[in-house]
Amino acid sequence: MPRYNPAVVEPKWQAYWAEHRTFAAPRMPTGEKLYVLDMFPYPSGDGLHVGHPEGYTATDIVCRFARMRGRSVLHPMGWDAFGLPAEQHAKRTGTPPRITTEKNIANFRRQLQMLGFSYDWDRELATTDPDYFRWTQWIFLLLFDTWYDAEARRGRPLAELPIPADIKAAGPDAIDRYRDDHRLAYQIEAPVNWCPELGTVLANEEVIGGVSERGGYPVVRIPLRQWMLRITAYADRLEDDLKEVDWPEGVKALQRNWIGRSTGAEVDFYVGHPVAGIGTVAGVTDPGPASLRPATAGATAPPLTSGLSPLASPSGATAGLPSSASPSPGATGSASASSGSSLSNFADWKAAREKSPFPRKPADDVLRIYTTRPDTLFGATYMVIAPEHPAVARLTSPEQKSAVDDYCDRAARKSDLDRTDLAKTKTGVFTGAYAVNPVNAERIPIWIADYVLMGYGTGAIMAVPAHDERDFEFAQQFGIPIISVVQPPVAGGVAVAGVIDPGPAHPVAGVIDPGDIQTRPASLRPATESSSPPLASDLLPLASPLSPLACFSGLGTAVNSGPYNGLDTATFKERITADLAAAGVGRQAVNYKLRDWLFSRQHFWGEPFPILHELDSSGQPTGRLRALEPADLPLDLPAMTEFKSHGRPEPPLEQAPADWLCPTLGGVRYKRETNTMPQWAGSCWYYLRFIDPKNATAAIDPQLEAAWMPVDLYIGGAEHAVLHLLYSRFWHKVLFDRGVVTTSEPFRKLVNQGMILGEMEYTGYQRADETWLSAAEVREDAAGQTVGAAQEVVTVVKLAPDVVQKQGDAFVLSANPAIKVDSRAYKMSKSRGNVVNPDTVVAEYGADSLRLYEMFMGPLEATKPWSMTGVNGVRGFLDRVWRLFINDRIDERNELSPAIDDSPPTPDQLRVLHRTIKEVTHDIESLGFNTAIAKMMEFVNYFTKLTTRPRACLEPFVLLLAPFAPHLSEELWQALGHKDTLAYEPWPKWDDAAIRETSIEVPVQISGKVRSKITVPADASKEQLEAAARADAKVSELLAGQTVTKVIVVPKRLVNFVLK
RNA sequence: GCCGGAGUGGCGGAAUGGCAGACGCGCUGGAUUCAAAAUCCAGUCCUGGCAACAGGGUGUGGGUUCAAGUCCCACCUCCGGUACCA
Repeated sequence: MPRYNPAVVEPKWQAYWAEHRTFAAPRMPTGEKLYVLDMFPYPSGDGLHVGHPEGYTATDIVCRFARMRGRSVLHPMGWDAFGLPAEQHAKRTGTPPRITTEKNIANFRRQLQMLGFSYDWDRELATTDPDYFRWTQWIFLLLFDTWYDAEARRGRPLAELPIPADIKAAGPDAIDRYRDDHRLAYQIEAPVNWCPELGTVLANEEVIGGVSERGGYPVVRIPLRQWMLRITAYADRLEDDLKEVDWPEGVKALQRNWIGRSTGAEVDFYVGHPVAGIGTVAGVTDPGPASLRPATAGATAPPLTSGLSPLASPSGATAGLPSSASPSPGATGSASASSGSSLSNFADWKAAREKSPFPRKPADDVLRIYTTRPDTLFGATYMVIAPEHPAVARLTSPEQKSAVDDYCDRAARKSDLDRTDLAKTKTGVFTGAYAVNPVNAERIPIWIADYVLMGYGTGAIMAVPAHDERDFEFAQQFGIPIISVVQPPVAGGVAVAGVIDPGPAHPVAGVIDPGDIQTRPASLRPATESSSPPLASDLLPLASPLSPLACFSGLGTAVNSGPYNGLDTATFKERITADLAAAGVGRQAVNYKLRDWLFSRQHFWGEPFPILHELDSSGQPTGRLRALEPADLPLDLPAMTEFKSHGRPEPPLEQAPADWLCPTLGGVRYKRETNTMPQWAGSCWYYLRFIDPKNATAAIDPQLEAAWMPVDLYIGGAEHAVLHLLYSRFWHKVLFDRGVVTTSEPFRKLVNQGMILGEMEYTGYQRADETWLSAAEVREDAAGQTVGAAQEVVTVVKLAPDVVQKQGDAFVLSANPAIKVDSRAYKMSKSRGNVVNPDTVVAEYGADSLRLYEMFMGPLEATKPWSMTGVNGVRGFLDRVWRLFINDRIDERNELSPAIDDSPPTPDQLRVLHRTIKEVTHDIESLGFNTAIAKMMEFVNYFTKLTTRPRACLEPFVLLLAPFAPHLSEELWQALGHKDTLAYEPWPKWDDAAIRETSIEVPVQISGKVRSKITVPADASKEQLEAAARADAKVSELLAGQTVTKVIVVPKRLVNFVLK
């Protein structure tokens, strides 16, 4: 008998589709278009993972469904084929990366075709095709030729960049430099994450916790010439336009967070004028050693800064800021007799600033900081600059030079690993310099610490330990005073215990809302690397750094803030920002966590940059760049035979043959750029090329672009929530600004498929003597060993499901219920040995079963464990479908089951059919594939029981099933006597009239509990329903003698009698 | 710490505020078979009861409502991401 045999049916239809180019999309859409895209895979040597077909099946169902509904569907597939693994394979075996890549692509293509996805294979592309990366390089040139006009909020051609007069006057070289400074693609010499093991530099996001994301190798920071893309210019648009797209809120939140926009103020702190030659600051560095104690390392006495005075008399100034004419009387830095000059300088400076606007770039006499809490300016007790800050040398006093040099050296050498994992305690060093707080003329010490990052804001901060956790920790560590300037809100109308009187006294934040506060015994004050600010032992600290303190970083009411006292945080911020601006010492500022995109890699297997470096007669680079002409693209990789890493950060292409590496153009010798582009480059725009993959004269035809864009549905893994999606949005916006594309966003709707875990596992734990211990006692020790309560090493034992049972909310050994075991599913991994290979599944169950199971497991976006018996279950369903149609008593050919006839369907049968059509249709539209399949199962269960099955019901069912199990459906469609593929058959329509039931069963509740059920006409009115309910024997019995206070009747739903 | 997501039978999971557990897996019983596989039929949340039926039940504790898995408040647990961004 012919049983359902996918091994025969599936290849047959795959061949048919390929031969007939069934799924080739039209060049231009006819009618309504639908562009459905999968995140294309990196074709690894391991082949497809069962995680891949999850999203691919979902999009395939949507596409097949849409075709049957008459839409023009674009559904392409390609390969993100540049990448490190092929290059590492080349290093090991000498096989050129292109060979490895092609082999892997062939395998991936075979696997995808084996699953019957309806891709338009005519549009297949790989990022490694010269015909493709020609245009990747072209887009790079476009970025290179674009500057961002912040006022117009868009990228414009470099030719339109206005050149300031002074630059113009300085000559052509200055103009070139000015232009280079404004390109979206630019070069910098920057510390990068060099990974010796991988032989490459990694982007920040490729370094996780100080080791490489791939492989987990250590990473160190070294300076290197790099290409950067100015994505930060687009930060606000990338954030704003998230409003336009239909994406999961979680992904949008991740992107917003990554962009990390914050609003605050930049404020200049006066530091005085540099003294020629020495690099210290005359104005504010404590001058004479006479007033200093030697800054001995490990000093245990609380190091005090000078001049922190109570703010009892916050100057008579009526404006918020002390006027330059009358500096705050308490602010004269009384600790050091010689500091008067700094204040008079400060006064001059302030006076000058009041007359001129806030300078665009800070001069050397100030330290510019960025803060989101300008309302805490009065609480600033020190400053911190990053070790890489350009002002470090300038601010360091001779006494501190060796300590500072030492600290900065170490910071520079520190890998990210050192900065994260090991940096449990704050470190820092005093520069010897002081800055003057513009709001109260206080002199505060300037420190260097690596908790301030050069890459954010201005690389310098004012530290407000009372209201910032990090500053608080640092201040605790180094004994720096802590001044409270924000009173936490009172809880429930009553001041919380511990708040100090905000009167003239001070300061120390006492307390308060446990949520926002962190207390810390002052006793933990390790003597850390530092040299302390000079001591002024005759001064009493206002806030003893030794007393237990608290840090409050929330919003509240201003105290100790002169004229601003009593303001709430928000109002204060607004007002002081305006006041600072008026005084010429500050301005409102916006900052982003987002950094410019490090765009070069030291790989061979990536897109070469279409850039030439001009060489002088001695072969040295002149610093002038020359971009290749678009007509000269693609620039292909050179033929190379040697891929071995030379272990230096320079790229492998440095070893390229000379004729590639050093071309001569127009008599000038050049050296090619030897960095290559990162893997993200190719995936940044592939969705555009799919629309016009063979175009030899443009990246994409504008007409086609306008017709097909945007991508209507984009499905892929959540791991791309930030990088890939942010990078492609960035490129897309540049292409939009430059008129290449017509939409501001590339992907209208985005869905992340969930992760597929391995099979559920039960795990028990045994001691060396084979006695069991409970899972609750087991943990991992510092070395990653699994140990028991007594530190003994235990063995992990995989248990069969039949030796465990559920007890309460945990699983225990059936043989010994006192022993709890772990039960969970783990991420698939080679090391755990729980990887499921699609080839195996297809061989055993067929592609349709695999597809169906992937969809039936649960909601698309959920994380779910694999289950082979589950696959077997859906295979059982497909077997039943087969037998519903095919007479399995005949061997030779597919003959319809004798139960199928042309009899007119009964109303019941029609109801089942139409309900199924309606529900399956709705479920596909909402991507609820698991429930769609359940509805089809119900259909099959119903019709299997019938001995006569009207063809009029079964034929539409085949069409419903087709998007899910296309091979089987085509086979059945053919057996039903159709000649052509069903791929373009009209999707069945349902008739609500056929679904409508004449009578329905409605529950009757008494005080909310179901007590009976009544059968009533489907369209029964409220009154009829209530009457029918009262008439019910059981209900009337229960209602007898009771007082009904309320009757709720919901037509078609229920009747509820509420008793007293 | 922070940001997401999720907690419902033995398992995967269903439920526009309106009969909790659709559908599937597994399990139990039956039919078929010499036997098995396959297939078909029936049952399967828990407790009590022969049964009809009664009571309980969606992570925990409160609340709103005639009615809560679903809405609100507080918390617990797990999974994923992220981390000195001033």
